[in-house]
Amino acid sequence: MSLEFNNNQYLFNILSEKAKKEISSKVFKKNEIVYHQGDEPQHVYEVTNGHVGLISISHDGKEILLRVFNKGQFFGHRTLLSNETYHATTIALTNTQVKSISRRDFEAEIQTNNESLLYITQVLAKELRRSENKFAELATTKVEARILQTLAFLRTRYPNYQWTRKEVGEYCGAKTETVSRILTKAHNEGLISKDGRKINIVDLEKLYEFAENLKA
Amino acid sequence: MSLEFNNNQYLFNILSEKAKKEISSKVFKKNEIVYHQGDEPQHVYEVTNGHVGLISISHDGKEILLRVFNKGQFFGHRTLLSNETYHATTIALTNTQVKSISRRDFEAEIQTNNESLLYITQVLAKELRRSENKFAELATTKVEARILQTLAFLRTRYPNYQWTRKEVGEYCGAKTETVSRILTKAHNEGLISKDGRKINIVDLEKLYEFAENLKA
DNA sequence: CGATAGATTGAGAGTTTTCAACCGATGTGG
DNA sequence: CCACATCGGTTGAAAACTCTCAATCTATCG
Repeated sequence: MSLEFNNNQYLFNILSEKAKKEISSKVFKKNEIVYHQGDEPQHVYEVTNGHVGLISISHDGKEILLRVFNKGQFFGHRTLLSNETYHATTIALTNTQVKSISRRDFEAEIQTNNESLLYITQVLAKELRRSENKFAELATTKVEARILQTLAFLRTRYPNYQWTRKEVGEYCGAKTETVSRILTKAHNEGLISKDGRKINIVDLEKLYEFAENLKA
Repeated sequence: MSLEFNNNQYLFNILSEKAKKEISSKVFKKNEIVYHQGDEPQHVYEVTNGHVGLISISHDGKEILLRVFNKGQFFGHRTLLSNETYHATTIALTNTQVKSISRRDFEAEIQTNNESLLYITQVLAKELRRSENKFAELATTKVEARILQTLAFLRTRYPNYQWTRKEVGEYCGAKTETVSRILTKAHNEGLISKDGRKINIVDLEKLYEFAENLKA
């Protein structure tokens, strides 16, 4: 396997035949929790359909949306690899179907199948980049730019999900009311249109550019 | 190799004999740059002695300290694994000696030596956790708690480095002046002592606890 | 149709930064 | 080894940003 890898391949498709036999399937209703922050990791999951959010919940109940997984993306891997308990909670954002393999089968897989492990590692490396970029943005950029950028990103990456103001805020470190205000402004600028709660991006390129200019 | 791994082992010690033959060594003076944000990755490095900072520099020059590497820690791996250009710049924080292997040798290594790859992956998984925790802290916690927590963390993890106010701030998303104010306050509370520019932690446990209580 | 969750808006408060001035430590060249 | 330049640190006052709180409105769903 070359280091050039297909971003869109599915982990569960490249597992060894042995591991594939152990895949099971499960369904979660919207708002159901897949696993809790602090739990011992038992499985690795891949989304068959729907959306799952990885959410960090602080001592006083503030929620931060760290990552989102949609069709074909896997989760739960980080914790198993680092031998820790889950550092955040995963919740089904929509009705969701997932496949999973057990901790034991996953560990056997990564110890015997270099190709699977390499793919997982490459995904981890990208997740780390994204996380560190998010951190740098949060530390250096004003809310308006963050919110518009996040809106554009989430819409590009998860086109079939209707994001709420709360979720957009939790993804980029902003309060719901602030997101609402910025959206109203963006609407007045003709960057987005609003159809009830639904947000439509008029021109994605323009939105990215607009957000970029706010930083200058 | 079990998933139970020794956090303190050195990557370059577990490389295959073939890769070990290709290790070369280099020295960087304080403030010298190892590689630049945007560059194509050419090597993976391991610190023999000294400290290296991974710094994200924004369009308008704001610097964020993403990670720090000291003796035995390796860097440059993330970018090679994700097939991207460097997302941040590495700078020697002190006079530093590093070992390195080339991109080609690294790629050969991870494709043939599952043990090395597994170790790298475990480190990546921990780096991701730390990064996401930092993000959640930045989004939900006030500066004072962040600064004191960061101070305690940096001092624990890199005991031989004398952190400046600027660096502490860049690590947790705060301005130098703010760090200075908080340090003065912490000094008055008897949490730290100051010897010129040097910061000494009087009681680490107490400092952690104090920072924790600020969140409640 | 009523209940509930999500969205909006305004006013005021709080936090952190910005800007500016000044101080103290450190290190280097004459 | 001193003089001085430089870098890092400190402090105050004001400004800027974002949040908080509260009231109100609008969708959506059973």
